[in-house]
Amino acid sequence: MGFDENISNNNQDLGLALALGLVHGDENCSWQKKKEEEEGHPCSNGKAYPSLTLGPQEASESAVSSFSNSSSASIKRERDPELMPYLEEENKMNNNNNNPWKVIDVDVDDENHNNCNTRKKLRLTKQQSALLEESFKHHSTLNPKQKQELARKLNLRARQVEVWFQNRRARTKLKQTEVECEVLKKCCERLREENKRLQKELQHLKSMTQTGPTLATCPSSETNNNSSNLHPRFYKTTCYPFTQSSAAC
DNA sequence: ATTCCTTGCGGCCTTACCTCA
DNA sequence: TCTGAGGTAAGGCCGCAAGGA
Repeated sequence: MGFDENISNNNQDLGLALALGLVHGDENCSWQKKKEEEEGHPCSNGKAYPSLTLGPQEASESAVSSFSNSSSASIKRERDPELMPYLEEENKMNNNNNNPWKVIDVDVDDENHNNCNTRKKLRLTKQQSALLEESFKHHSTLNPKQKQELARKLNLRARQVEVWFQNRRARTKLKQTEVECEVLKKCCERLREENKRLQKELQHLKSMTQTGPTLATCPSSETNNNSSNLHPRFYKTTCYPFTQSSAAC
């Protein structure tokens, strides 16, 4: 199945979801424009709908990932028992009768589409994710033109592309932080070991100082008559092999 | 030249939905 | 069938920079 075909099929399922008013497919929904978010949108009535139960296939592949900002309007009639109470309530609120059939002209460009206040989880298709990922490899941020172009290719809204890149950057940073954390942990462990070793060495040196020069006689001093004039500590510091160890750090 | 306001964008944190074990 | 954990799209807030008045 080709990319376009896939998107096309996705949009069919999407149509159903949109028809039920469960999907953000509206370019003009309240979350879309900041101004509308602040001032409120005519479609917002503060009521949430229950989740639409989708099969794994629909949910993961089609669900809602590919709603288009340029798709044509379609009309669907659906009746879901789970939705009945909500639909009835909404009909009442809209001064409609209790007709259980929810009929919505599904047009993602329809500004008056009135079921956009539900936050529906979107799933990008594998193809969409792959293309986004590929694009991210080339540049982790997008200029407006690139964003628009990518959105057009993917049949997504520019905002969705933007959000994907934001989240992707966040994931990258998180991963990077985890890697750095691991490196620091290892570094910390090494330093701890080194510290232990140096403590031991220090203790050894101290004990040698206490026992006096006889135990630490430098071999060369035995054959060198002048060496007897040297302080015992000198022997230790010059002959003791550990003294160079810490320099390796 | 400076200040203030608006707008747009990215970062960050959080929320909510969805999938899966 | 239920549930908790994990993944992730999206919401919300903040800071910053650019541009205009």
